[in-house]
Amino acid sequence: MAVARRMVQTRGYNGLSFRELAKEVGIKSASIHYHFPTKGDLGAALAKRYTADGQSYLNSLRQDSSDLNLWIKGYTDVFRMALVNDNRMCLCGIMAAEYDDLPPEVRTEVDGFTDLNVRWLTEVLGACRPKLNQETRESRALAIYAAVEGAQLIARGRGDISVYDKTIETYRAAGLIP
Amino acid sequence: MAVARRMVQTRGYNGLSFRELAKEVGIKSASIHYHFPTKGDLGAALAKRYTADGQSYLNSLRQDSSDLNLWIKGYTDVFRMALVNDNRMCLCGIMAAEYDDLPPEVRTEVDGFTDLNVRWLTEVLGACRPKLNQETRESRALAIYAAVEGAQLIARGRGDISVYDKTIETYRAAGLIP
DNA sequence: ACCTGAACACCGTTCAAGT
DNA sequence: ACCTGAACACCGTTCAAGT
Repeated sequence: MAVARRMVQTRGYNGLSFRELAKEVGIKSASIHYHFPTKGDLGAALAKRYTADGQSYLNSLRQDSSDLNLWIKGYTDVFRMALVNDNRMCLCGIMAAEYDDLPPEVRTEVDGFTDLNVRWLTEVLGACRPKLNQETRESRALAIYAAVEGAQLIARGRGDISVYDKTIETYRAAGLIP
Repeated sequence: MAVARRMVQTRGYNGLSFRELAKEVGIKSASIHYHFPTKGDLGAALAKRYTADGQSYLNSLRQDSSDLNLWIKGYTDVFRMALVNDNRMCLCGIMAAEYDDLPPEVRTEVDGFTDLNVRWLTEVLGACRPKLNQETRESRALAIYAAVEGAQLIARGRGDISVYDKTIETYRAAGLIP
């Protein structure tokens, strides 16, 4: 699954090949179908684990510190890290682009990742911007998530990490990100 | 090319199939290779024309009106339209997600589209925000482009146009978009 | 319980052959 | 100038067969 996740993060869901994956892990492609009957099953499992990993990372961020700025920095940094490590993308960001090709079970898990991000950001905004009402916070959370995914997408195309850094900084200067 | 562009906008570059495209336009897949020797040639031609169309649209926006707000609305609306028409994405946005799979000639054209957007937005910001220096304008332009692409990406996954509208409105309220 | 080889209908690509 | 059929090595998937 680690190998498959890396493949999807670089080449997308459509770019993931059972045969190539099999070669990499040293078995035959037919054997993978024993563990994941269809490509959709594998994709859904990848997105589910990815969301769970993200969940525990974001939770630990809030436990390890009470500095709100550090939470936000930890958030934008995890997207930054994917770019630094082999110019990869967020698994669910790249899958969102392929949404029309995704089997329903994969779509569900990709949506779950968006929900996680919006939920976490909404809670953090509750601490940063206590004056905003719940609905405004949720809209803001979704906007931040969308903007960060967009920054990652464009910076990856540019192959230039400084594009990501500059864009995030511009979001902050404009007041979108706390 | 119109059919191919629509296919890429919904399913991505990897989702574009010569055989399927051939069936749709009523010839054999081998015949397409006569006009576009490789898939990369077709992809590059699509992105090039897409950028040219975008160029003339954005130029006409500025000619038809002197209202700066209308320029920005015209800008965000063209991305909105893709979602409304069959939940499609910006051709170069979806291709950016597949960047690692793209042949070099396609990458070049995708980069050209980004350049067009940044150039146009930078000029518009020059009119809207004359106090900003050139470098700040360019960073802001890139950030706006990234944020709008991200909004489109996420809204498409949600299959809900109101998510796009709300996100754009949040960008505006936060001060990212003029 | 886990793996495999062989088959199926797909894919981009090539090329000799047709008009 | 434009199209085609047949071939090649790829793809996800299935399934009977192996341990």
